[in-house]
Amino acid sequence: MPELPEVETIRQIISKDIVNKVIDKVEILEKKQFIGNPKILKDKKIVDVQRKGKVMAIKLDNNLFISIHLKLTGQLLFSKNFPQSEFKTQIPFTQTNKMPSKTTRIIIHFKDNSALFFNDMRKFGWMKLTDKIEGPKAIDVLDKDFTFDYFEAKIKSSGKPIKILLMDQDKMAGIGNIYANEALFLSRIDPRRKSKSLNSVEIKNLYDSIKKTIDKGLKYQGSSGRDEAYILPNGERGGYQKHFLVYQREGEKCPNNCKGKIERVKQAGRSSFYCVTCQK
DNA sequence: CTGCGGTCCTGAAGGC
DNA sequence: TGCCTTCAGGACCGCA
Repeated sequence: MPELPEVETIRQIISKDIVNKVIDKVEILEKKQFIGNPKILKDKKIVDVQRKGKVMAIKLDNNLFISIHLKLTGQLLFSKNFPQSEFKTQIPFTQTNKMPSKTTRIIIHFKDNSALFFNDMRKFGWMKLTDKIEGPKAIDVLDKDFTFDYFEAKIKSSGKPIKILLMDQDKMAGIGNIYANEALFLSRIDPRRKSKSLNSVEIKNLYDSIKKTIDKGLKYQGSSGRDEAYILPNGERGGYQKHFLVYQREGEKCPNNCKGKIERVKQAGRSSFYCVTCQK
């Protein structure tokens, strides 16, 4: 679920929460979601929290990284005071959006009794402990190296539908289904168009629209959709869902007042929302 | 190279 | 009330 603005929002918040904290113990409740040996984390200090695309990485003082991918339903939640003994006494939990809950898969306990919870209903997400960030190799959309020239070259060399290309993490990192739909609407481009078929004006429009859309997502601290999968590390919701222009608005009239209707089509198994009239 | 469908999982929502 | 289908913000793998 979380895309760049959601992951970046979480990164900024937990960075303030956990940098300089020392790990006491890592409690793994769903074994397959933690790759690596958690025992070597004892007494390690957190020095930074970084991000590449949708992958977050907690950097430790021995130059190892805990890379984290939240996939569709992952959450990171921070509790200032959560002694290790409390977890078992609080099961079973009924709430899914409080910490911890029945979807808690991994808990990182710190020396000062605070804790970081990794919740994930669908169990698609993971944590990996390695010596580097286990993220995408392509340039991140917020990176200064994500230039117009770079973007244009990627677009012009692909025959894929433009929506699929925007979400391709090997081409550019960070964009998922929501922001791809919204950016294409802003630039009035049909999501099914072949990337190669876009002219330079359209590509420039799309480039600017991506920046606008991502910035807006960050401004509202990401989008907490109907299933509430994404929440902030303190349990609160993001606000961007109130500002969706086309995403999840099938059947509604176009926000451009063009008299068109928003329709939904499937592309590579995912829903694309677009205005039939003004997206060409 | 492309596109497609199945897969990892769980739960909510909607149709009948 | 209950049963069945569809859907979900990601990404990988195998196949044609």
